Amino acid sequence: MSNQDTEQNILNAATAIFQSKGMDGARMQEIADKAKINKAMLHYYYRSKQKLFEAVFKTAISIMAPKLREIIEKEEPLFDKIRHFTNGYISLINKHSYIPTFIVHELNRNPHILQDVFIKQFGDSFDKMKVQINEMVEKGQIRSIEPEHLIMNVVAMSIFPFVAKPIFKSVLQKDDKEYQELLDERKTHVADFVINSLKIK
Amino acid sequence: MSNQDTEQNILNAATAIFQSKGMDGARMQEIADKAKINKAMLHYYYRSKQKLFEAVFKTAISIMAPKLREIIEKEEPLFDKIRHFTNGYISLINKHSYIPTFIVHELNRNPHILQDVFIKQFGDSFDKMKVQINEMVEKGQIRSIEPEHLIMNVVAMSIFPFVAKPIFKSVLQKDDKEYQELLDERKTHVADFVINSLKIK
DNA sequence: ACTTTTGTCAACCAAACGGTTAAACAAAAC
DNA sequence: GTTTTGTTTAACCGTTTGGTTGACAAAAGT
Repeated sequence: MSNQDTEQNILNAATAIFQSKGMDGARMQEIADKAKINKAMLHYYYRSKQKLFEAVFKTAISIMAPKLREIIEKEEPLFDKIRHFTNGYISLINKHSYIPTFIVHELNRNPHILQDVFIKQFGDSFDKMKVQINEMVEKGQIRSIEPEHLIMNVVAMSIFPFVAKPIFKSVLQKDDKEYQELLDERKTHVADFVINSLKIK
Repeated sequence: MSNQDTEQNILNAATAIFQSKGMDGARMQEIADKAKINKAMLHYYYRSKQKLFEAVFKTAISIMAPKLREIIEKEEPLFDKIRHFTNGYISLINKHSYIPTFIVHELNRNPHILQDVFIKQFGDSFDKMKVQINEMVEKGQIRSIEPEHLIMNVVAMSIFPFVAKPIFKSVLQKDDKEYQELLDERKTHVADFVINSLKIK
């Protein structure tokens, strides 16, 4: 196996372990076992547990952040934006279902890591979206709403059902298959729900 | 200090440490230091780290679960239910802001602990709420919606802004005071947003 | 009064942990 | 074909971890 393969192999194993157990719960030996290599190799390619963790965390952010930027930046009618976001984001998370909980936990454990891991100027593009929404409000095309709340609403309804899956499964008494169907329905349901709330009619 | 005081003192210290660092990140020595007692005392009152953790976790669930039952069980017009829930739940979480992230993380780490920690028959009362919603739909009082999605929407919009606070603070570029104001606004905003979406008008 | 139980502590322990070392091995480079 | 460079391993190391022990004192029970 080439060195690059090994490096990727380690990163894959580390991703699986870190994302399911968190930084504190993960063991270097377990990652090594999963990657089927010697524990010393982890330190040969990534100097420390912290460095290996950071590589995993940055990858996770780089998977999730772009689509969030998309909803904010893309020049497109607001309702289209919302439909594209809920559909795209829920599909994306379905492929990486451990990431949201992972990011949320590690970020609350240590909020500083966000500063180091870019996400810097969301602000500029967020201003553009504010303008778009406020214009629609002024023209009487949608109900009055603060852009901050609208973003929170859309993102919350898209992501939280993944983060709180064990709770919702228990409360709503669904098995895995049924819950997955619910998640799929949400790709369109959330957009419909939001747009119905915004429409004046 | 009496034995009961000591026991509560330990539980308070353990709650603070466990909820901010998680089971894996918490250290028994740190909990002992916070409670200003000897580490052996932790094992005298709670036999193991696991047992101490379970006491903290059960307390956390018992703080959060009743209000969730409330929205489902209480005999009350649907819109009133929703307003009471968002206002009450967001206020509650504000007093225990670490709990949602704590529960979410520990539940994903080990989904089995829910079985042990009651939340058994949510199902019966959930059926009643289904009937209530479906009746309103049939009478043409609200737009058609699956009860499961409605619950998810309300709960997600109420809780997720606490869980994802570091992300939203960064993306929306708010300081702590500004973000707290947003959270307060949501006590009424979320209910308005949901009700607007349900209304047919 | 004295015996037993309960609460508290410093010191200790074995296991597990992240990380290191030195040597073996393999692949290029000369 | 020898040297050099990069890769892999088993064994090891110091520290930290959850948990235990035994001594001891303050209550509680008799």
